[in-house]
Amino acid sequence: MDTASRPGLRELKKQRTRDALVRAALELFTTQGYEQTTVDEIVEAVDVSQRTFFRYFAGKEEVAFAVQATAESHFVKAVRGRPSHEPPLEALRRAVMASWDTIGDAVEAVIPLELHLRTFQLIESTPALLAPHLRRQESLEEELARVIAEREGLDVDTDPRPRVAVALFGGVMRLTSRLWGAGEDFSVDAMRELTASYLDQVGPALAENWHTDDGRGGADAE
Amino acid sequence: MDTASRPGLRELKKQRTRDALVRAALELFTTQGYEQTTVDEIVEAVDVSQRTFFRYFAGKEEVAFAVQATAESHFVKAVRGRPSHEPPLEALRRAVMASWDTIGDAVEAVIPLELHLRTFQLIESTPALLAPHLRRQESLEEELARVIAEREGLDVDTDPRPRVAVALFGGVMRLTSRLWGAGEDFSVDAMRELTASYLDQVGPALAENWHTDDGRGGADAE
DNA sequence: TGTCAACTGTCAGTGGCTGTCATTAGCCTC
DNA sequence: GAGGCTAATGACAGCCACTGACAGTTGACA
Repeated sequence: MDTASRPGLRELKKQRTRDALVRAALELFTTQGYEQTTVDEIVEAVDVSQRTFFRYFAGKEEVAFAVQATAESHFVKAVRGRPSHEPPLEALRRAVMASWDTIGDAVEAVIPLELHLRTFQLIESTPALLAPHLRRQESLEEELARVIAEREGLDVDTDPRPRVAVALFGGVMRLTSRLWGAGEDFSVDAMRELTASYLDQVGPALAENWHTDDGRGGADAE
Repeated sequence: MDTASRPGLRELKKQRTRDALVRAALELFTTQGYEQTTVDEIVEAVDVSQRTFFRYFAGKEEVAFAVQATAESHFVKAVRGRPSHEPPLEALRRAVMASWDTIGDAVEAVIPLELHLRTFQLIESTPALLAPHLRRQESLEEELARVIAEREGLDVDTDPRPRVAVALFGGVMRLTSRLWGAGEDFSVDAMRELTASYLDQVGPALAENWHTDDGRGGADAE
């Protein structure tokens, strides 16, 4: 019986150790800062050797992105689930909004949502974390471009539009993340509103002449 | 007489040491790889102590971006020099193209253009360098947003359009850089063509329905 | 020419990270 | 349920990026 996938005590302990390391690390990072936290402190809190830590995570920074990875695949899944009649950019927009609505379900198995939001804010405000974060975003964009191309039945290496569309979208997402991290309201609602209002500004920003002043309003910055 | 700014022997030696470190580092990085090169190797080639290296550069990665910084401010200068009647995105586009045309003048005081291009390619293909590169690009975008806002007589913290326009532009720039680095033609010409053709795709990518197939052509990827 | 300040070298030490090897502990078979 | 197999861990040594402290050297300038 249950030939499918039996956890097994070994697997369970591994998962437990990994989650404990993530929780301890994020708690330490968000309270005393990323660079002020040593790997020794993290492993001491979980009571494992330093060597074990580096068997679970390739480096100190990787543990900071463990939950981010969950959130990202949550978002990609949302994009995949969009009805195919939606134009690409509308699908992307609705997917972000939807995945922010349900982010708790995807994350709270490991850490409370509140800690995840604090971690996000930490990443945005810590150069040593922001850098790898942006690199991760770039590979996420490549994945998204392939999803979009598939949706539209196009070859991502022949037709430039999927990658360009995702690049435009990604540019605005990074902007909103930055402004969210630099602001004062670290709630999911603030993120949603910022996202929506800045995506509304894509058209106006592309206009030839900004001085006609059309299409403004709705986006309040900082 | 010449009260303005007299180099002085001290300044001269400093500049000499710094340039020598940059040249040695980039040469080593591009021939044997960034992570395969130790700081000890660099300082040995220039015959200074390791401590001196870290007095000139905050870290091993900073030396890799020394020339990039020159190229970036060259580009910002080009944007500032654009006639004010050009729409924002056209100004940005013409500024990139122009600064690629004259990049040699800005760079060859320190290293041959060819080494700079090899370095650029190295950055794009080395995760440990790509990450800080993207972070640098983000702060460059903030600077550009302020320049654009000034051009248009707007407040960058009130009107979202300058930042959105720069984010869109920056998204496409990162895309073209990535494709250039992943391609096979590492020439300036290849960069120029890639840039032009992908900027042409912004309109088409924003179109509601891609299947009408309008506005395509001109951009050949990979 | 002598004094000051800037620049540099040496040394010791910390922290992130890796290879190696012995030990422990879940798993599976008889 | 005793044994062997192997994954997981711990302990230790060592590399490399980076820093603080202190001493030595060398332009700058009176």
